[in-house]
Amino acid sequence: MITIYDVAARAGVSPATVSRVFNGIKVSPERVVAVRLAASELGFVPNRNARRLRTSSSEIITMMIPDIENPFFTVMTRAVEDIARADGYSVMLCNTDEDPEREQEYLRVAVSDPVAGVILAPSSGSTKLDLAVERGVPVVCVDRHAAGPAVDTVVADNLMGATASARLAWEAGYRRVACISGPENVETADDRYRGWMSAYRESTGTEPPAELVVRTKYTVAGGEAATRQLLALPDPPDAIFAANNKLASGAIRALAAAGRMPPEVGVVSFGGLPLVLLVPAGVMVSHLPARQLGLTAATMLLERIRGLKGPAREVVLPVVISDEDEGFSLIEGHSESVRAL
Amino acid sequence: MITIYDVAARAGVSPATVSRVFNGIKVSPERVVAVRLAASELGFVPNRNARRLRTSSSEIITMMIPDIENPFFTVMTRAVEDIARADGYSVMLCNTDEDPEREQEYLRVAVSDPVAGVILAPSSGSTKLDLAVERGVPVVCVDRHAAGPAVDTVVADNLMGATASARLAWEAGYRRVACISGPENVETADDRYRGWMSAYRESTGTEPPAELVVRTKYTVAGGEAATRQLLALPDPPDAIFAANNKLASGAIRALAAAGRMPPEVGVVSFGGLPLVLLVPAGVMVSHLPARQLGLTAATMLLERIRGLKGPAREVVLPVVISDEDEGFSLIEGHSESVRAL
DNA sequence: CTGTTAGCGCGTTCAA
DNA sequence: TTGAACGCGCTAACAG
Repeated sequence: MITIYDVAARAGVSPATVSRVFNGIKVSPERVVAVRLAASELGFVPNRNARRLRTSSSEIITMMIPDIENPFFTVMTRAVEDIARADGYSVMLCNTDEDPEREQEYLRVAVSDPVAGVILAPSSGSTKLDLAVERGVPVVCVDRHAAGPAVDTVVADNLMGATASARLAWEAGYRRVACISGPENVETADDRYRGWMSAYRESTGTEPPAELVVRTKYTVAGGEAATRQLLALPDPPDAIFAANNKLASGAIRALAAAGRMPPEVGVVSFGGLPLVLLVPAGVMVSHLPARQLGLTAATMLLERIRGLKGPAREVVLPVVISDEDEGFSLIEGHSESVRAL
Repeated sequence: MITIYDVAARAGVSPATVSRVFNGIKVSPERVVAVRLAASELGFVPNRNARRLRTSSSEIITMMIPDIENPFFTVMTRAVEDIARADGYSVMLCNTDEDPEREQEYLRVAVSDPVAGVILAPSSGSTKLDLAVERGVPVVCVDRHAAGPAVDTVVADNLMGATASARLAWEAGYRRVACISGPENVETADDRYRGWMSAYRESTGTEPPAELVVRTKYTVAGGEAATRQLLALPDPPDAIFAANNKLASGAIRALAAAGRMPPEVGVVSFGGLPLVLLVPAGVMVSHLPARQLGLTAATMLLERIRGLKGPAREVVLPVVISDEDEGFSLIEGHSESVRAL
């Protein structure tokens, strides 16, 4: 491995001067040239580990998400990357797989690295951040809140959004609208479930019956199983409110398998489906501000990394309910929105 | 920051003993207890940078992909992560955005880190790997080949797969099948284009006309624009072979906008669409072995990291053409396939 | 089995 | 402006 000492020897200067050249510190022009020449002849590449150890700093932001295969989170990640890159940071992505243990382990790694900051979409409401907060590593939560010490958090307005989305089913003429939501103690799942309840009460004037609710993992398979269970009811629903895109996808697959495709049984998907080809009649889709969540979280994190002090901040982004499919414009060609922030 | 010296002092042992405890090296039981106690009382977390500097090793694998928002690559990434994690490695994901410059920059960072290894889906056929190869950082290419020094590579059989996929259109009764593929000099785009040509010749007995081919970026917008262009032809196609999932999605959107939805105009999507709700009649989808690509690449990389020498290896995975939608079983519950490797 | 010691490669004092 | 010297936190070599 080639070090600044090798370069220094070849350039006829001291190691300190080489270091200065590579850190943009004032050095006489002729020495700069000599150092650069020697470095490129030798193929010198600065060792980041040594640099990090010495300065105890890092240019890496750790992003932890519960499901790398869900477009919602990858769009969010892409947004974080766009903001971070503009400031010279790299983004290290970790997939917690909705597993609190795995999450803690990654957090431990991040803290012991130590990285410049962490953006975390907590796997559950009981995620502990003490490790990071104690060590002074800036953390921003996105999509969901964490337990423990208060940190900057940016979430979507799931309660309002879900209420408005679920309402679409009744407005479309469906009468008995069931709810499939994510696991208990997962904030988004709880909020969206409560949103459905509000819409139910408001639309029917009655209390939502427990049999119309299934809580399951945020997976396609979970959505399928839940739908089969609902269809087997003595008095089955004529529409399903699915709390995320994967559940909705599973619901529709199960309906197709049962020969009860939309619009016979309606489906509301709370969350967009990026590569979806055509949205069949009887399927209603509302779009989550995935990119905005990422942009905001990254911006807040960079502020903290730069030293911003003060109490934890909270941002709640609205969920736009519209027939417009804004999924693609959000995914591609988003340079303006980066600049806008 | 708390160091092994602090822990050593508190536990009444030497720093080396603390180090040994945290590295699983034989230490007397009572001292292990004392060290662990002191460490947890002090909230000690080992500093990985110091460790890496000392050992000049790292537990990080850099994964570089051209499009983080394409499920094809995230499924692949997930597979890499599963394999890497089982061996104690973390995966750092970098999004090159199909941009060679960005790719080179990330490569430079990876090499100067230095990471344990790199898995790269090259942005183009001219991607140079010299930087990494010279420094002895193991590299495996996946999905596409790179230029320059030969490295382990694992790809799908795009030529055969595309030929068989495009053939589906003629078999379904379509007569004039156009081709939308990715940029020139992107290997997958070239191979799939050639696959379509084979199928064309074979099915029609004539040479494919240039007007039926559009090469564009691998984006939804690219697919839309290309489709509009094809529809405007004096003698427009009655079906479209799209070389990847995003192009197919764009094609169908454009067809819908033009009021020529499938099955009026057929579409072949070379590559699966994970969260797709329902595949409309007239749309044919073939599934790429995304997960297998990732599993294989990760396995090969770990072998190299462990010191395997020998010439560069090449693996070509078959593309299965079937009506079965295996997308979801591949995405969820894949623990067996990890073990199988 | 354990402690002492010497660097890993770099950035940053302090003098000159 | 430049160079010499020190140490970031840790592990590996050696001696005991």
